Amino acid sequence: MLDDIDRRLLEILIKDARISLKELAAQVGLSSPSVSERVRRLEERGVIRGFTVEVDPQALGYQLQAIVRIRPLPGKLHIVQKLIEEMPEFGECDKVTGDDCFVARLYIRSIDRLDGILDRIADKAETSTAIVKSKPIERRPPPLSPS
Amino acid sequence: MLDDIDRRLLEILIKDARISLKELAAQVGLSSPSVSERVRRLEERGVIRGFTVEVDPQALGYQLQAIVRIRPLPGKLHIVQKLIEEMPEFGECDKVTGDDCFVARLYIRSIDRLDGILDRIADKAETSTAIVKSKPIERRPPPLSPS
DNA sequence: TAAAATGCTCGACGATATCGACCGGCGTCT
DNA sequence: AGACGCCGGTCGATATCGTCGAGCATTTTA
Repeated sequence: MLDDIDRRLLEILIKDARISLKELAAQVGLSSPSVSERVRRLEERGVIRGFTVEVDPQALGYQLQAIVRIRPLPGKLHIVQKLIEEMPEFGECDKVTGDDCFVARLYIRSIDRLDGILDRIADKAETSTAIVKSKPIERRPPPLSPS
Repeated sequence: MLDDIDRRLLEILIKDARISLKELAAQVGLSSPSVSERVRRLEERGVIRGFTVEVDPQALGYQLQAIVRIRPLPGKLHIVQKLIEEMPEFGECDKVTGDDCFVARLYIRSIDRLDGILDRIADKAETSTAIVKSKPIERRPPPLSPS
């Protein structure tokens, strides 16, 4: 599926997506047209979902992050989901199995804003909030090798 | 801190970081050297942490994701943290306040591999695992406006 | 075995990023 | 109030880069 060169290309691009094709080609020992074609096909196959910039929430003034588990009250599931989606402070939300229906990541500027944000769903769901103290693992992709 | 043009640059770059400076400049109504300089300064200030590719775990064969809450047994905290960090299937891990010490995202190829992976920490921590059924909110940055 | 498809290199051309020089507005200091 | 210096901008030239077409080797298929 993915050969050795594809994997190296991905690794390099994950670290720095702005690298030139020429440099990229040099690092894997191919010509730039070949590399260009390989990258194009990685996109086509959906392995590369897109090229993006990583924005640092802290630098934007969001000093805190919280992991919020959300359990909608009976009959409120859809309303709650819609509310969450429309609140831009949620940076990510997974719908999961188990008692907690949603697990979401919340960006907050300061601790005193937390209550105001959660109040908006407080009458439609039970929530458990855990403040993020540190990030032992920063976001990273799963292993590229077929294992 | 961030002016209107910076915000528009970020929005555009988040959607497609491979856009040419020329096109980027046209979209915000500046010359390309100005835009180049602005992007450089966004990096310098740490607002842009880097340029990267988004890799799709599904396309790599990881059909499932799980959110795992991990509570190390007394005295095992550091060992558990180290174990987690060294397991490449964990795509992200937050250390949080509350009973659950860690909340991590796990990429798995199929459901029958889940047990084998969690077994590696089973004797050092209690875990609660929730399988991700869908993603109401895909990863996104917090609002860029100062609010 | 022959034909076709795949994946590569090479060279040329058009597009692009970058660099230096220059300009204008704004805050500051005398 | 006026002059100075700085910040952020434009413009044009140059060097770099990506892309395209042609051609070649290897492997797969009929």
